[in-house]
Amino acid sequence: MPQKSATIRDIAAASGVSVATVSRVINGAGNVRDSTRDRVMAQIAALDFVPSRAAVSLATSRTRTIGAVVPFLENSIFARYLHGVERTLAERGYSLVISVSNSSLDDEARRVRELLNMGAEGLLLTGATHAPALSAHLAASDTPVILTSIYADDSAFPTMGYDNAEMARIAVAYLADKGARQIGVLHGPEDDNDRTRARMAGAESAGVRTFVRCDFSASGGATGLGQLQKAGCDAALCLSDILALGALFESTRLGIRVPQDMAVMGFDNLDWSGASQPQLTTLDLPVSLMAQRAAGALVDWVETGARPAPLRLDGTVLARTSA
Amino acid sequence: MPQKSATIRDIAAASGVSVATVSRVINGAGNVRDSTRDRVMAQIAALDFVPSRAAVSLATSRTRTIGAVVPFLENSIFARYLHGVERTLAERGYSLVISVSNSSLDDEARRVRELLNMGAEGLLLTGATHAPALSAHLAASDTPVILTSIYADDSAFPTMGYDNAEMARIAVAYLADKGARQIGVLHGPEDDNDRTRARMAGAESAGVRTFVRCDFSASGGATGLGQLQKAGCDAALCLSDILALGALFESTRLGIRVPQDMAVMGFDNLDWSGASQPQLTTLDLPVSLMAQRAAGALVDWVETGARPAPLRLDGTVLARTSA
DNA sequence: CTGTTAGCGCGTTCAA
DNA sequence: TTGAACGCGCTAACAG
Repeated sequence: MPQKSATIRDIAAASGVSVATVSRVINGAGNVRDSTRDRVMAQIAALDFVPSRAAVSLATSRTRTIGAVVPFLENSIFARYLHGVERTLAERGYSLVISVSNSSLDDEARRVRELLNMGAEGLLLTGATHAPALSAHLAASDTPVILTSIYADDSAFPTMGYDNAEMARIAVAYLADKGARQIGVLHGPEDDNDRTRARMAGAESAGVRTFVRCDFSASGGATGLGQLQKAGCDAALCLSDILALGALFESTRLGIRVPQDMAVMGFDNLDWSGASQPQLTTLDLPVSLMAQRAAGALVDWVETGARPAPLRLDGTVLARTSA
Repeated sequence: MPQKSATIRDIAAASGVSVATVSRVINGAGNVRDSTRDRVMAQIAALDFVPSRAAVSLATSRTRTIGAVVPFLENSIFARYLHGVERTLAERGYSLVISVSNSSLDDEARRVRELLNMGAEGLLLTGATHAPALSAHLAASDTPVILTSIYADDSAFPTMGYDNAEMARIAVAYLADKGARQIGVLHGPEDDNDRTRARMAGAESAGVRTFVRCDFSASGGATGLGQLQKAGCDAALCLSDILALGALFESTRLGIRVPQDMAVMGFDNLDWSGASQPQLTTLDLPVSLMAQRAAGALVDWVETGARPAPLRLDGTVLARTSA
């Protein structure tokens, strides 16, 4: 049982050089004779040496750790997002520590503090709105922070995401083009959620007057659909596919034909949406791409110190049969 | 801009004691005079001091980091699981680093190596079957490892989960009790998935003879339902709610009445399953509880060195209307 | 091209 | 009850 793992000193001794030289080959410094390098590398392989993260961190004051905070994880698009982030960071040699804020800005602030305390070198947050104290803290700490799922060029930190208001306008336009006469918007709690607020504002600017707020869940969507119907709507724009799922189920329960009696449209293009009955027309958002770009940009920022420009990504209507 | 954060030395100087004393109060050692302790604590608060993780790690050779690898994240019960793990670990002062194996044992082995290299003190893996090289590596490294989502008392590492075969038997019995004459099982790829294999074996031991393998997705479930119908089944036991979701949609598409023509039952009790039409009868698994227990036990193991006993959790049929 | 040495921030004897 | 000093494993000058 190889208990204590080898240290840089063991490698140095085993290959007859100094620790400095071993450090050089580990870090790919150019000034090492090939033969020496080979000898050292052989020992590194033989002793299965891996530099201690803690020691490297202490010496360089770098942790190669990125923190990400998402509002929730279950049944959401954030799982796909985090998967993309994790892979991108791994490729760059960074680890990801995930925290969930339960859609609360106060919780988010706490999570960020935890992440910072544990040495996160960069942060990936959701949305552009945060607890005031957090924003101040972050601004003072000069930690690289990228805000995702939203695009806003006037934000305190670079944003990488979509223009949610515009996305909603596109969706409304699509529905209107399909002949909808009264479009109702179904949305989850907007209190600590500026993505939802932006989408609502976009829909309103596109003429929508009926807004129904419900729980962010399928059953919330089901309840909401009933209200939309009572309100006389002939189209339901669900600000998340999760809500659309409930709406779809509720309409079959109520015998409402989709899309004839009521068009149903979602947001996100969750995995199952192409298999629903009817197939869900939804606004497809490039979440994985966003994840990769944001993670990559954050690492660049951490390593070069150069703050990236915000990135605007576009979503498109994925026309299927529900609307 | 408070760039460099305070070190233990700053606190020592500010409170007129030695770093050793500060260290004692930080770590709650008893042998410190109250007045001294108060003075030090005041400075810690005043300077907003937080011990450097890297330094603590180096000095104690502990990282307070746990690694978890799950087969996938999207649209799965693992998101709920990880949420539970993350919260439990946070309460205990540990961080969680998540990795996704894409349901591949080879990928899993790679992810585990990454986690170990970065200093994970304990691991939470899914299932009892792993790449042989990984099992050997783990056994030799004497790192605490807990296997979840499965219960097996003969495993190399403690398992904390359910007896998947038994769960499947219970589900089959429920379906049979409801009058099903030919039950078909719908399952995803079982190659690198011993939970699925166990559930299949359980169903078989309970008399099921029809097994249909499909993609692990809603559309896979939809396709599978069609096959089950052609095979003459009057009940579909879906080994995951994701599959059941597709099955439900497909049955309404095909005009198959659920549960009259075909009973549909799932596994996991995903968030939306109570809102589906018809409401999904499913085998409810105590995932959050499992997450908390496993995470807590792992931390105990890391801290005390005492390997925990395996834990068997039970699932129950959540009878709704689809079966 | 290579070796010496001084830290990085903290825990931990060992004395006092 | 408190302090001085060493070491954890590695990087980064600085010499040579």
